[in-house]
Amino acid sequence: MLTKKAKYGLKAMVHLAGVRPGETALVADIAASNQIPKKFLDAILGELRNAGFVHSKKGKGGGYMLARPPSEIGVGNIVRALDGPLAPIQCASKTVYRRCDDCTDETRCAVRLVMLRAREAIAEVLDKTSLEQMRGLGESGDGVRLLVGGGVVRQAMDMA
Amino acid sequence: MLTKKAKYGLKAMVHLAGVRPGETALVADIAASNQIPKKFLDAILGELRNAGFVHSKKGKGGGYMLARPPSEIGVGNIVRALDGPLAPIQCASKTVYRRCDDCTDETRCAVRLVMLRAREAIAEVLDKTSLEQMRGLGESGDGVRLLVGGGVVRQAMDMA
DNA sequence: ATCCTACTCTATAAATCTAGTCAACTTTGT
DNA sequence: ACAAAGTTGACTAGATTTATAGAGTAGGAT
Repeated sequence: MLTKKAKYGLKAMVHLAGVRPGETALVADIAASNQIPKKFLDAILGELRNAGFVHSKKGKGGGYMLARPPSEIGVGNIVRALDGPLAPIQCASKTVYRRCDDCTDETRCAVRLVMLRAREAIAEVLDKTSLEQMRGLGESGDGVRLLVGGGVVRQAMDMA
Repeated sequence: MLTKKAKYGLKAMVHLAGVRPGETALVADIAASNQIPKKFLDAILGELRNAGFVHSKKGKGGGYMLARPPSEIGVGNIVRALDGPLAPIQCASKTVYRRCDDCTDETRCAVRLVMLRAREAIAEVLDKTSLEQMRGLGESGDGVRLLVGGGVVRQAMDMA
């Protein structure tokens, strides 16, 4: 499960991808239009700044802006910066692999092997989607058809 | 990120899938051979029992056993029972959908739309793998080649 | 100088993870 | 029938992470 931190962070990044290049957005505005607790968003944007995803400017006319064009920012990397590895389990991570203390024989741990598959599937989606593409998803109207894996899935009606 | 509860639960289920049908396994044994804190495992197996995945028997010769053959138990459902929905975010869940309080227009929320894809990808892996298949993964020796999505991925070496 | 804005520090409430203690039940030996 | 031992089950408690709020500091624009 994604934490709220990552969720809010992604929303903020989408918001920033929507401002004209060279202009900034205020934390207060981002927070208000996305229903995010402002102080929490402060901290989140701070982390994203430290991770090099955004730049900040203080004082009047200040605010946040993306550090690179949204087409060059991968959704997966934003999530990694805020929530850590994509893998459901540390020992299945490729970027931040860490042996898990239980598990004597890693190469035969069934849980890890399944979670490696899951990690691969998640990364396939998140790492191949840029911030720009993600923002694009939200711009088409209702009844969107969303391509998922091999098949086509209809949105917004069949989810209860 | 999967919680330890789900991770331990899966390990326990794999263990149970390994005992001869009709026989039981002791919590203490499962805990010892999988390096799981016994008391925690007690609680986890309790939940799995309430969810109908396992049966328990008290007293001498007691213990736990699977409620159904491992080929009929989906890995995804075990995870759901312990950690809740597979979707990284509640509003992207199909089984336990719940509107998220932030987000005025769900059908256009870019974060949700991306996470729907991720959910689909995760479910594709976890719901199409039975407990029996998962157990099978851990039984081949080293240097296993694991089919993932479209491509082939080599294990155990390239993960630092 | 003063306003505006990002930034820092501290604190609180909830959830997760783990351990300890004791109660309830089931089989077995006498 | 009764006691004893083996086992799950329930209840409490502490440590750690997550999510949020408040008050105040620092830096830049006019």
